[in-house]
Amino acid sequence: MSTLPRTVFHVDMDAFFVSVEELFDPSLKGKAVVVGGQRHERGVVSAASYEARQFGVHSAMPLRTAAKLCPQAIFVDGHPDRYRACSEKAHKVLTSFSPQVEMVSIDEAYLDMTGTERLHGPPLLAAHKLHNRMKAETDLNCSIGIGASRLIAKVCSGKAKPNGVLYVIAGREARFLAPLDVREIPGVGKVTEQKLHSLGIRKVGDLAKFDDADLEHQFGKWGVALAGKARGEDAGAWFEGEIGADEAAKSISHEHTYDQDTANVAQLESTLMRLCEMVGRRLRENQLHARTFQLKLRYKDFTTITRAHSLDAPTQLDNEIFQQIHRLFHLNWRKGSEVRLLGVQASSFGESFAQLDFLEDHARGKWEHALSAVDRLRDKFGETSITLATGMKGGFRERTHENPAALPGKSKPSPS
DNA sequence: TCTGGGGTCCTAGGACCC
DNA sequence: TCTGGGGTCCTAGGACCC
Repeated sequence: MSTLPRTVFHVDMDAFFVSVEELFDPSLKGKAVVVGGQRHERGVVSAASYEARQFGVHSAMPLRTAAKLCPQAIFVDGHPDRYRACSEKAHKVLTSFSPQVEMVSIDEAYLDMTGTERLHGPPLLAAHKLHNRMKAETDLNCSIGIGASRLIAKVCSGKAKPNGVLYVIAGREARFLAPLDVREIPGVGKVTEQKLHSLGIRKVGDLAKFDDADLEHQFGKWGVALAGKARGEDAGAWFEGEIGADEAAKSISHEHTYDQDTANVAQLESTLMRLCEMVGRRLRENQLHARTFQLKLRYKDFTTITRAHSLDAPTQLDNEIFQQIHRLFHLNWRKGSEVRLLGVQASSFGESFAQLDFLEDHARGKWEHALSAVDRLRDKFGETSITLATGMKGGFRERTHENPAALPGKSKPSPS
């Protein structure tokens, strides 16, 4: 199947979190601003204004480092609700330009603009229209990259920043990419960069000249994708597929880093309970049931372990999640060791067996219903308005091998 | 520099099955 | 009989992204 060149836009909001904060507090405009927390806090920079970046501040940098580099910066806490609201506004603008829009994060999206020429004109004109409309509707700046692949569009939007448009015409991909550092290829991080450097590959042009089979030998599957990327192709799981085919989530997680490391069991357990409740609530909101639950444990020295357990039957109930997480924690925590971070993740989503498992799941369904009601009340009156007694939360018989009758869908095909 | 939080994908070994 | 050859699931860890 020969593929006509597509026209892909990558739209990236400029210094998104900072720009949104400026909408709420215009006095921040033109100043060095760091979003993500206060200067003395444990944490990293979520976004920095262009003024702050001039001092070497960038996202993912520890806040304390940012404060040293740029003492005059204004430090602002993040406001996820504000960013979500602005992101939705931006999304509306994008969908008015193309039916094929894929938000890849809160502040960037791919648009398939193939075949929209009659409506919007040639790519550069369409991009400028989009850019103006975005400014008018959201009061935010964006940059737009245009190419025949996601990869090219993405690299272009980066080069176009801030507040610009860049178009690489089909057929010019390799020439455009050749002089760039390999690190500029999306998916190439510190580790891959170092490994490429050790092979004498520094620029994308060097990569393009390298033998494909050698790359596969060095990097496995990833090497094959890299070879394609050097030519400007969308290769590898991250980039393949139609734009706008939004995939269902594969995991839901929450984690917490303490201001001060702690070995206090009561404190640790209460954090775990809270994290389990947050995960359970998200499962219920999305009408998902998960089979696998994972504990994440980071010690003072930053060594991190994960321990997972898969249930026979999926659940969305706080107490069943907590039961597993609590067990995993006490099986794996080096007693007395100070903990820096705890995390809880749910995955392996599937159907609950509610309809099949009549007796027990009649009760289960009631609990799920009740917890959803609690979720709604908490929305209305605040997180602390309702507390379930621990005894009530433990109101389930555990379904395990002791009770195989309660495990439907377990009949296995007989060995051949 | 003293390292957040929420995700996706990949690898690799062992269990288990046919 | 020095011992195969898949396939899938589970778990742990790690690279990478915004």
